Amino acid sequence: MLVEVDHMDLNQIADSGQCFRMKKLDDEGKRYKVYSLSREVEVCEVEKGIFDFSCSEEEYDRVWRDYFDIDTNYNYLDSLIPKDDVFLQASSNYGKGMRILKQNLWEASVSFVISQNNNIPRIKKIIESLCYENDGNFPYLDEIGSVLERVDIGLGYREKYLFDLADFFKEYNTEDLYEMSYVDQMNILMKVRGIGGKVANCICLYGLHTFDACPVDVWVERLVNEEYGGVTPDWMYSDYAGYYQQLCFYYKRHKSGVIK
DNA sequence: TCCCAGGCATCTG
DNA sequence: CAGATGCATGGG
Repeated sequence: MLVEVDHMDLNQIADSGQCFRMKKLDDEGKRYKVYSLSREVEVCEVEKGIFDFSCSEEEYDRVWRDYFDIDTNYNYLDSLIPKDDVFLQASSNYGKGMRILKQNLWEASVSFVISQNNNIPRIKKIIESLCYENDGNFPYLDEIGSVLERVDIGLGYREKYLFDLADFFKEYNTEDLYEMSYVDQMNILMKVRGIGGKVANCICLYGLHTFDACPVDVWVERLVNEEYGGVTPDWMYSDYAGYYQQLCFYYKRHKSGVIK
């Protein structure tokens, strides 16, 4: 299934800390295996801007087109960046293939509860064990409890939060969240023990695709201090704050040499 | 050995 | 209300 996609760099998406289950299949990073809940697909950039999805057209239209947010024009979002915002301009130039994936809400919620006070390589490792211990698939809501009770995958104090998260998903019709405003989504999510402001913002942005949600972690805090003199930049209040945050987060981390 | 990581809950003043 | 502290774990 060949698709022409503008503004999509698989390496950038995979290394941007928004998802933890993209597996690089070659040295160059043109081929990835991408997992979402119990689905998987291989994506290969066969030539610049042309991607081969290892699935039927029907499955592409129903699942992966949405997952990769193909119908959002990221060039347009880039064009809205103020010319005088030097750092965001540089970030957007550096991350010219960034996209915000529309991940499964349950998977994103579990992943970002695990992410708290943790580092990205170890988050990936924990999620990998979680899937490994569940016959290779990301555990569904009704499966996660038995996995956690059977084996210790190094979650530490976060483990109890996952039980609370599962209870929340069982008791609350989380589909309703999609219809709500950003503020209402945050208020509901943050009632769950183990979900604070940062994790709630990640769930909003990566699980609900709420673009005005802007996760602020130590890296974003750092770049506000070092690149904006400690003054919160205007883009954080914009309708696309989450996307701009992703560009800055990616650029700042790569520039500081944390990646490779 | 200490410090840090896509933080949060809880306690203290 | 803001600010400090403990928390599990593993890598540098």
